[in-house]
Amino acid sequence: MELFERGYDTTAAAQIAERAGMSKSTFFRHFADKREVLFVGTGEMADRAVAAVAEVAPGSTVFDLVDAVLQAIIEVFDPGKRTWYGRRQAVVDHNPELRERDLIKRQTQNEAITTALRDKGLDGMSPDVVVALIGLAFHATYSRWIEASDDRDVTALAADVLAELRTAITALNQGPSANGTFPEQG
Amino acid sequence: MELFERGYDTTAAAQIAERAGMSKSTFFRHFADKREVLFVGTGEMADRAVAAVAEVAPGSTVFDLVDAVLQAIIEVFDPGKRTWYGRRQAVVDHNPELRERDLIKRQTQNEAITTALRDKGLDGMSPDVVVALIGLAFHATYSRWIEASDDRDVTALAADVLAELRTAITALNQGPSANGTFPEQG
DNA sequence: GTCTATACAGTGATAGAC
DNA sequence: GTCTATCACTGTATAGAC
Repeated sequence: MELFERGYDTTAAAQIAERAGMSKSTFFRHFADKREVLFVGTGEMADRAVAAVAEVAPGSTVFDLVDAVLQAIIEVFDPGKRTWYGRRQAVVDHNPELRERDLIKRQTQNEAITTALRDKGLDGMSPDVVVALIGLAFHATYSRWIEASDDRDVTALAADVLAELRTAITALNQGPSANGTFPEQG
Repeated sequence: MELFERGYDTTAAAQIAERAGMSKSTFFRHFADKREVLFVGTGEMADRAVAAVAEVAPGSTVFDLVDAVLQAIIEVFDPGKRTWYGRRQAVVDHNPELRERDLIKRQTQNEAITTALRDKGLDGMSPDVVVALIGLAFHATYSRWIEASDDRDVTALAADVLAELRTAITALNQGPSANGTFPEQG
């Protein structure tokens, strides 16, 4: 992370390898490409999200499911690493290549969740819509946690995300005279 | 596209340049990187989607908006290019680098739509949720068009997507005894 | 202003020695 | 499992031809 503060693309893979006490070759044996060094361990929260979907109780609503996913991921939110994740995210956000990698990781996660959903046999819902909502809530919770202060209650943070999602979905079904519409003022 | 049938990554940028009657240098003057040669012109449908959002009438619902977006993009569906788009998509889908680029294009489009939505000042809805739904409908319509047969009515195809979205959203708000839940059978 | 040739740094693959 | 060495390729930079 110190090396990347001078810029991701101006830091050669060989430099990273040297800093870690290994050769360039060994570096590429451990990481499929240079970008992966910033995404190792990313899968843990995604795995927990998939597990939460797989274990949802029969009769649960989608909101129950989103809640379960959020509970599962905040369990592994390590306050001691929060600042480090923030630095990592700043590096990723400022580099197009890394943003691409970030997106494909999320997409892969979404596909895993889709599979888990189909295995559960959800009834009367488009899997794509459900997965999109889960992904939104997942991402919102994670990014808010990163940006929050250390003393912010993580449980309340997840509850906020869930409540906002519920409000937004409810608004979608209301007519033009209520919320969920576009006002006169452009 | 003929060159890519032997594989995208086994096709050197120099080969593409030669086939197009130009030097490698000139190729990279026209395309920021090798991948971009498969994404030129991608922005047109995205631009139309953004324009449709910007022009939505006051009092419209989100479903009206999605409908407007779908109408805007199917206007540029050229039946003569449908097969070519299918070949292109097959190449993209089979290559991780290209899938990454595809995702970041969609993300960029979503950000443009988010900006357009905020300018309209939508009331009582989370922009993220609305944008996700628009993106889903957009993508579903495009990919179904590619996979459909030539004589398939494009308008009906867009109507299908809209109807399914409406059904899915409605199901989200119904309780555990109705649709929108997970059945006993796992 | 558009094109090209050339040189170059860096990535990532591969083969082989310890 | 780690290392060195070598290699094709990408993408940049430069300098120049038309």
